[in-house]
Amino acid sequence: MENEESSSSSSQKHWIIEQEILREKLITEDNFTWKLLSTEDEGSKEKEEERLRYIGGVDISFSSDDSSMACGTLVVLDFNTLQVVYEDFSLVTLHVPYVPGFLAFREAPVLVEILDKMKRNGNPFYPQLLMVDGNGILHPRGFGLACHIGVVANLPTIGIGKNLHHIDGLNQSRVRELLGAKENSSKDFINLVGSSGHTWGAAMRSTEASIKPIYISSGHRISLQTAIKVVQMTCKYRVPEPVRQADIRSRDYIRKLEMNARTK
DNA sequence: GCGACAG
DNA sequence: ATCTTGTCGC
Repeated sequence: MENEESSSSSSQKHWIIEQEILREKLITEDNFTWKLLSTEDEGSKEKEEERLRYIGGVDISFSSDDSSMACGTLVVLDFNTLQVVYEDFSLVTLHVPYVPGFLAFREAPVLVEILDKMKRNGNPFYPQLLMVDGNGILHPRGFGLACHIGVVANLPTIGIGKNLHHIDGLNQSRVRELLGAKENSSKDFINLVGSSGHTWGAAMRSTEASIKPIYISSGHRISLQTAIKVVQMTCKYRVPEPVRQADIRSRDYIRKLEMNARTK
């Protein structure tokens, strides 16, 4: 006989195996052809095509009427101006529940499909780097949503968490303690070193006004050091623009949908 | 045993 | 994730 508990634990075992298989392809060092254009390099003769120009952001929002109805969203921003140059939405019904540590099995399929569609169409704005609303290697098994999407789509990704996933002895009170001791300058960060001594990512106070930090970690094909630089360069508010715009527009899409549903 | 636990 | 308005302050 199979009760709820045994079936759920067996699917979790299956998920763990899939994460381990995909993790063999994970790259946590810089692995891309473009370069970041820092402020001092503005006058450089770096060739346009060698620079990071298009940076994507993905997020999912849910309907309050029907909690299984979700809107997957992809936005692409011009890295220099931080203006949105592309957006796409996909309305889907999700049957996979949210289980801490297995977010990718709920959210990755929709997001990867939107990316695939853009690539198939040969869209010139296809992102060179993607920011994901969720963690990268800051994860119980070192393979969060950002890693999952990065490996499956073979794209450099950065994980952005708005809350800390408690792993390896890491907790928010310790983070606050470290950030507090580290001066109150905005966009300053601390490395998240767990009890094991491993560095999982970084916590950053992205805005002077925000006491609540964001959590940055490598997704795929990018180092933590570079990921932090990119996040610092794209933070107008607490959450970096690519993820923030995906979040705002995704919510907007759902809101308008529910607005129409009321009319009918 | 109890609590914690990305979105 | 989502339910939810105004409000105090830089």
